[in-house]
Order: sequence, then C-alpha cells, then structure tokens
Amino acid sequence: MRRKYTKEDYEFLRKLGHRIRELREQTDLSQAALEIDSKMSKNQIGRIERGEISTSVANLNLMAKALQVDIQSFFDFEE
Amino acid sequence: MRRKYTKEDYEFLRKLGHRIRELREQTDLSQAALEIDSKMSKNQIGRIERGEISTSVANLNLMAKALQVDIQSFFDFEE
DNA sequence: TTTATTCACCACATGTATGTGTTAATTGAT
DNA sequence: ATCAATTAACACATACATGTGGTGAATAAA
Repeated sequence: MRRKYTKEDYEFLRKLGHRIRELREQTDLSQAALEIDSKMSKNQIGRIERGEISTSVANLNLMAKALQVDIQSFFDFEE
Repeated sequence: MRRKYTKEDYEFLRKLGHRIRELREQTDLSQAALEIDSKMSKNQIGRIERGEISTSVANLNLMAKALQVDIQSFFDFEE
C-alpha cells in the first residue's frame, strides 16, 4: 500500500507547479505548444502546474528540455 | 496509452540513480536506514538508484530531506 | 567455517500517473 | 457584445510506480 501525500507534499507540489508555469510563460509557450514539444499531454501539464499530481523525474526532464531550461531551475522557489 | 521510455530517458534515470546513491553513501546511510528516514521502501530506493524506474518528485523531495541535501544536487551530474 | 550486513532481484496486489476525449470556464482582443 | 485562444475539469482505460514479503548473492568480520 502506498504512502498517502501529506499537506507538506501537496504544498511542495503546489510550489513546484507554480514555478513550472512561471517558466513556461516566460518562454511564451501555451500548454498546447508545450504538449507538442515535450510529448506530454496538455491535460497532464495542467494537472502538474496546478499541483494536483506528483509527476515523474523523466517527465520533468522532458519539460526542461522543451522549455530549454535547466531542470534544477524548476526547484528555484522559496523553501 | 502512456509514452514509452526512450534510451535517453533511461540514460537520464541511470545517471540520476547513480548520483542519488553517491549522495546517500556520502551520508553514510544504508538503503535500510534511508528507508526509515524517507518513509520509502528500501526496495524502491534500490530500483531508483539502479535507474530502473522514474520516481516522482514528491519522493525526490522525501529523499532530499532524509539525506539533508538540496533536491537540486540530485541533478548535479554531467549531462 | 559461521554470522551479520548490505544489496540485488523476484512475484504479487494495489494505488496513482498518464493519455484520450470531451465539455465548461476563463481570458483577451476587437 | 462576439470571437478566438487558452485553460480547467471531468470520466475512463491502462501502464507504471510503490510497498510487501521473500530469496539469494556478495562482502566483511569473527
């Protein structure tokens, strides 16, 4: 049986999602455009940006390459 | 239907896993000890370190806190 | 040799992330 | 107000990650 996400987990996911959205908007890409570049579904991208789910590191890598940013920049938020 | 992992994906996961193992050993923690601190199963930790699977960012956060390292340091390897 | 530690590896059940398809809702421009 | 672009939000099937429990291999110590 899996661990359940705590409030801290969701707080982390919320901040991460907000940061990803920030970087996507700085690149002037819509979710639909990022879908094409990253090969991820735009639905999934939306869920990640809203902090609803905990995506995998392989997907983080895909998004970083699509946005042409360093994967570490996704974690550039306070705390 | 999900995307399948490419060779680049697995290469990324392999490097990431190696880096995580490196940081764990620097902290002098066994997989069993990290299991306790991170609340993740040691089986899963082993699979991640071997690069077999793509774990979630929430788990990365758990491991970073348990190892008392910055989550960004997980990605400090030559790409 | 024996014992203990650490890790690799396996099978299985289950929860979750993902993609697809669809329909609202929102935003912006005119 | 209308129109277009963008995003939110839903349901569903399925692939994958995760935990549990177990066995075995490798290493070191004694």
